[in-house]
Amino acid sequence: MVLINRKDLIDLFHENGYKVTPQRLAIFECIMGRRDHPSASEIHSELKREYPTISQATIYNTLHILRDIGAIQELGFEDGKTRFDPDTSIHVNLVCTACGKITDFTDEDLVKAWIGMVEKTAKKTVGQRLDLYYKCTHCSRMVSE
Amino acid sequence: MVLINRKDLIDLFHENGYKVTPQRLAIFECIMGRRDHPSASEIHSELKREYPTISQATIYNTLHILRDIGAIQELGFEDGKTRFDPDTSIHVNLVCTACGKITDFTDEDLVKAWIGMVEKTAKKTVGQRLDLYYKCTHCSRMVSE
DNA sequence: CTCCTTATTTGTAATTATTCTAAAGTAATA
DNA sequence: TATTACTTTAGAATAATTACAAATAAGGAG
Ligand SMILES: [Mn+2]
Ligand SMILES: [Mn+2]
Ligand SMILES: [Zn+2]
Ligand SMILES: [Zn+2]
Repeated sequence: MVLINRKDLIDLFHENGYKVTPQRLAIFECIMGRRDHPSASEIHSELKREYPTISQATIYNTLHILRDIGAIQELGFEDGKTRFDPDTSIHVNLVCTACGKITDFTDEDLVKAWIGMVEKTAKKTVGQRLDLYYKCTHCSRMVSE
Repeated sequence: MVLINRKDLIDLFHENGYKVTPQRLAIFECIMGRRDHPSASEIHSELKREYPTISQATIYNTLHILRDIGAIQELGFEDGKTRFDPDTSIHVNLVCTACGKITDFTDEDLVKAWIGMVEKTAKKTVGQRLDLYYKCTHCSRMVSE
């Protein structure tokens, strides 16, 4: 699921008993606006331009709320950072193992197979994560030079 | 790919120019022996029984070597810990979001669809991660009680 | 088998992403 | 507009991981 407009997000905050603040809207729109699954510190850096006093605590609080209400997905990585994805539907994250760049990819046949697999496990799923690790063209060039 | 016997691992160390030490073998066999994708600190706790002076630095050094030579896969999680999987093949990790328990699941149709999807991306993959998040029966009981 | 060289292990300190705390600020309601 | 509870903020605390240098031991040569 991907929230498209601000009103849906505001409704989602209200439905869950959260107040709407400029920081909360800006944090979500930052994640939505970039297509690269940013980390908390990347979000903080970007938003300090518009909100010079915004604190890390607000970034983390908001990210956890957004995750809890289902607006984003949190992805832990081996470097100890977690990154945030505004698309919570079944899709593949193409992750460059050299530079960390992430792009999304969707494949209908894979989605069908995934849903079939979930049925076989007979488990009530609450989410999923499908990563494909590779070296992006930029990083592939690096090594050969 | 799953390494089954100690000899294969020793060969893999030698092929990659690493010395074979009791600690290195024990760490790998600890991960292989349990089926739950342990964290570094869980491995450390377990091995301190057999090697009372084994240090965290050795655990981390060895885990990174095992990952680099392809004997295990490292899985970062949102709680900041990373966990280690001795199965590097295409398979699904069933992850309980309440207690963190992980079990493996394999589905041939899904594997085929995954391979088909990789071909469509036209990328040379270096690995993958497929997680299904759910609540295990034990943790489901907790909330209803 | 013994010696030597060098990689490995160890204990500890340093780093860093994340979480906690409490004071100050503000959204929502009437 | 006044009230109140929720939110934001700055900074301190926490915890997983990494860095470091001294002690140890694997593996090869003799
Ligand atoms: Mn994504
Ligand atoms: Mn697994
Ligand atoms: Zn790259
Ligand atoms: Zn559980």
